Amino acid sequence: MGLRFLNTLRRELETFEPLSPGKATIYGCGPTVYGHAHIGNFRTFLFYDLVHRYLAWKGLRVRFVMNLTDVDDKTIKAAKAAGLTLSEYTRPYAESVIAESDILGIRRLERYPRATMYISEMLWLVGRLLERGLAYRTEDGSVFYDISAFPEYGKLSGTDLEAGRQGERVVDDDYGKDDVRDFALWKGVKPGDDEVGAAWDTPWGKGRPGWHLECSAMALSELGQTLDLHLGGEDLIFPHHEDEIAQSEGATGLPFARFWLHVKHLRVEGKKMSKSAGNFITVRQLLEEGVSPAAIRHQLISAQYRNDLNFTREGLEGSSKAVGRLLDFEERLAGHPVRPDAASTSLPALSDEAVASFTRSMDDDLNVSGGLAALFVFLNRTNTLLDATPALAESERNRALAVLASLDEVLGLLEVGHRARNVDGALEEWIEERIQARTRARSEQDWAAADAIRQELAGRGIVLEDGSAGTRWKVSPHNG
RNA sequence: GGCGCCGUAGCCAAGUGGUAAGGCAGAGGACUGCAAAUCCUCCAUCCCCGGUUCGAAUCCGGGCGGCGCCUCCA
Repeated sequence: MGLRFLNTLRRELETFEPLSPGKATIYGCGPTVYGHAHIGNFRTFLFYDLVHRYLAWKGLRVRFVMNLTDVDDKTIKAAKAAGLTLSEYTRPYAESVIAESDILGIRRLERYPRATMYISEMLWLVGRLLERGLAYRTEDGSVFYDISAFPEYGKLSGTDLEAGRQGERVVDDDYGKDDVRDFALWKGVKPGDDEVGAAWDTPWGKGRPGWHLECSAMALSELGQTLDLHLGGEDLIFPHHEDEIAQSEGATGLPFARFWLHVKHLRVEGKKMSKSAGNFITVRQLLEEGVSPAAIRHQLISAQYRNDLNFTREGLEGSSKAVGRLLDFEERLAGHPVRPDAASTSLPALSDEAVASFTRSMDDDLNVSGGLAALFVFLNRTNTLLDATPALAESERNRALAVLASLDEVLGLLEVGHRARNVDGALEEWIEERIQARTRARSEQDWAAADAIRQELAGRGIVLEDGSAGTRWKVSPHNG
């Protein structure tokens, strides 16, 4: 299908073909729901969305699952502090991730499994790994993975275990691990865990799952033993994904994921985002400030996922303008006059070229910058053509509109932008009435009255555009 | 210390051997009652030095600068 991804597993571009023709399975590591998701999280989720949409656009039936981690050190600690149970504490955040995803136009997924719902699958995995001699129990009721028993450990991250362990005599008093690099599959119960509902009975004592185990259990049970794609942030390559591989392949004996894609961390105003740097931004905050969802979406998808992306306020303004232009373009094209006897134009060629150029870029490891460029080249050339063409053949116009809609099935910018431009019926009636009044005033050359109405509408966030075909209106971008 | 990334116009960002996409901002012009939208023109030789090559932003070497991961942070 011509689509290539940089597979972290081999660090080179590989042509993507799903294991089962026509169908793709994807697992994306989701957030830990202990607070509101930040824009960095959403760069990642929007990247997931792009993978999801693009594969669907290419004609694949995609089964995409993203987990929500609701039991780990952070959620337990926060729940304890709040005096709530784990589920009481995490539910609002789990809901807000999905609500904000909706607002940003991220397609709903097949499932959003939550770790606490997969305890039995995890126990099965742990049992299996113990059986196969890949794990061992410790005195405190924990179970650790013995990475020395999994020779392929390190293949994803390129970690050379032997080199790192030269002369190392490890004694870890806290956990009693045989080797510092061994990781917890299951953790023995700690004081307070039970009160927040973070302890489960198991054959090896009461306890709760290790973080890495959660993803393996959810991915295997939701998507089968070998996934087509496994996605995550760059920070997860080691140890999280390395550990997932060890667990999953150790248990099944089969390749866990065929392609691993990792998205680079977002920067904010040129710096790493962190609470201490004071540049920690949540999507929730931006939305409360009135920033348009389409602008957020545009900026967060504007760079290819493996490259730096610098999130800036200035850039957000630019994104807002860019999306507004796209919306204006669509309206203009849709409203352009058609005539049965219109001469043919180069519009079909421009339409074809847009799709071809877009596909070429996106096939190249999801080069969204190139994809957006293809779209804007199409916009510019088509506008030029419309300026010079009083009326189009309907088929040509519709085809161009279909191309625009098609590209947006992947980008989702018009989709999200439309929402901000919709107004309710009552307001729309009022707007139409005012426009008619203004048109009368204009026909009488009563410019003062006409301008007064323009101002009146502007006060409600409505912008008017006088054209040869009459007056059109739209919701001001600054109100969107 | 280990692994890796990046350095392209005021800002964001494509391009990885044949003489610089796109977005935003800026300047000038067209159109326009005003405005909006739109169009046209202009605005970079790609951090520095050396090398390979007929030819390099693009490959190699060396600098300088910025950044990420390696701490259950996407």
